[in-house]
Amino acid sequence: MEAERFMPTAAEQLVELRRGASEILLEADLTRKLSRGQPLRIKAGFDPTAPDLHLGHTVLINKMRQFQALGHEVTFLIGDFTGMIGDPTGKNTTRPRLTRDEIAANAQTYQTQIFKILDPERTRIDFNSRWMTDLGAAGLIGLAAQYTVARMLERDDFSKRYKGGQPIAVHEFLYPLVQGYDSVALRSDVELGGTDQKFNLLVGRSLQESYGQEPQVVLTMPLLEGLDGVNKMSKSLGNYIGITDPENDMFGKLMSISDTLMWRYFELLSFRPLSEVAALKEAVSAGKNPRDVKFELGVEIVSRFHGSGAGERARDEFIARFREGAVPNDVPEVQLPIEAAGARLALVLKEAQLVPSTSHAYRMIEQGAVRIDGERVTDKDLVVHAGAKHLLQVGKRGFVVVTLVAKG
RNA sequence: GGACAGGUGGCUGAGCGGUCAAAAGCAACGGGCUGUAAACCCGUCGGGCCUUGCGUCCUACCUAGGUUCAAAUCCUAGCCUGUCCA
Repeated sequence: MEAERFMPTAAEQLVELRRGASEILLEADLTRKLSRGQPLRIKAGFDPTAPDLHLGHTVLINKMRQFQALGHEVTFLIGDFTGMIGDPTGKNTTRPRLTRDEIAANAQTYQTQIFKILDPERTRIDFNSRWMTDLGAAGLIGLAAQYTVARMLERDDFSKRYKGGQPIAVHEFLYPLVQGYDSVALRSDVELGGTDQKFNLLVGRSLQESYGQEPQVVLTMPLLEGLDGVNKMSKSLGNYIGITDPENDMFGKLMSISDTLMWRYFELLSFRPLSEVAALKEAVSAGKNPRDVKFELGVEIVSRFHGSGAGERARDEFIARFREGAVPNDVPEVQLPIEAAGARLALVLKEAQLVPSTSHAYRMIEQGAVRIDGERVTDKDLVVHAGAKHLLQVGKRGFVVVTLVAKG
C-alpha cells in the first residue's frame, strides 16, 4: 500500500473521528497512536452467516470509510470461526455450521456491498479461521486462562442472565475471547464496533496486553434504530433497510420512518456536514414540511447504493405513486392458470402471492384492502374469469398484474 | 449425585379434564385520518374447504407413549432450563 498520502494532524483527525462515535476508549491512546503519523490498523468484525448488510451496519462501515479517507488501513474481518460460537444474545440459538463454499460466497456478497462505501484499494478482507484453526485446543485453553470468570460476568448480558436465572452456556464465554484474540492476531490499533460490542472490544485490549502488545483503542458507534424507531435495526425484526433493497423500496422505507428518527438517520447515515443538518432542522422548526427534508435524506441514501440519479428517480416515482395515487411502473406480471369456469378472487390473490393464504385473502377483502383494476372490492365471493388481465392490489404496496388463462 | 420448580401461539403470559385455535398485553397486518411521519379511531391476527355458518375438516400448547367418551390440562418415560443441597 502506498505510504505517501496526506495525513492530517492527530488533532484534526480526532475531530473527524469523534463525529457520531458513542465512545472512544481511551481517547488519549488514540491521540498517541495518531501522532506517530503512521497508518493505523483498523479492525471491525462481521458475522459470516448474514451477508446481507443493512443501513444499521453501514453506520460502522461509514466510520471505517472515514478512517480510510484519513489514510489508515482497514480490515474487514469476517468471523467465520466465531460464527460457529454465536455471539451471546440470551437467545442461544445454535448456528448452523457453514461450509467453506458458503463462507466464500458470503464473503463475496459482502465485498460487492461494502465497496459501495469503502475504497477497495485500502480494504483488507480477512477471516479469523485463518489463525483460529491453528490455535488448537491447547491454545484455546491458554487463551481462556487470560481472563477470569468474574470479569466475564461483568458483561451486561451475562450478568443479567446470571442474576435472572437464565442459562449461560460455557462456550459463550469463548466468543469475547476469540474476538479479542483476533485483535492480537491482527495487531490492531483500533477496533470499531457497535455499543453492544463494548465488552468484547475491551476484552481485546486486555488480551493484547497479555500477549505483550499495545492495547487497541476501542471506538463504539451507536446502534441505529430500525424503521420502528425503537428496536435496533435488524433483519430478524424485519425493521431494516437492506443496502441491496431495490431503489423504490429503499426510498419508501426511508419515508416511513418517523420525523424524530429522521434526524437520527441524518446524524448516522448522511455524509452531509453536521452544519447542514443543523440548518435543515432549523428550517423544519421554522415551518418547513419535515416530509420534504426526509426526501433529501432518501435521495442521498438511495443514490449512494444505486448510483447517482437513482435517488431522484425514486423520489419522483414515490411522489407519483403516493401523492398522486399512481400505480408503480414496475409492477410484476404473472400468468395464472385457472378453471375455465372462473376462479374466486381470494384464490387468485393467494396464487399471485399477494397474500399468504386464502383465509387471509378473505380478511383483506373484508377490510377493504383489495382493489382490482383500481376498484375497491367489496364482494368477497367475486369471481374472475380466464382470458382477462387484471391489476390486483392488496394494501398500499402489493401490486401484481395477472393474466388469467384457462387451465388445461 | 439429590430435592424442588418450570417448558403454551412472533414475544410476554393466563389456562390446569370438556364451553380452547387457547384470556390479556405487545408486536404485526389491513382500513380511516395524514406527509407510506407521530398520535388517535376501527378491524384482523394457524391453515384448507364450501352450502360464509356461533359451518366443517386438518394442524397446534417440549418429545414419545398411556388413561379417558373427551387432555394444553391427568399418568409414565425422555429431552431441555432454572433454584437449592452435595
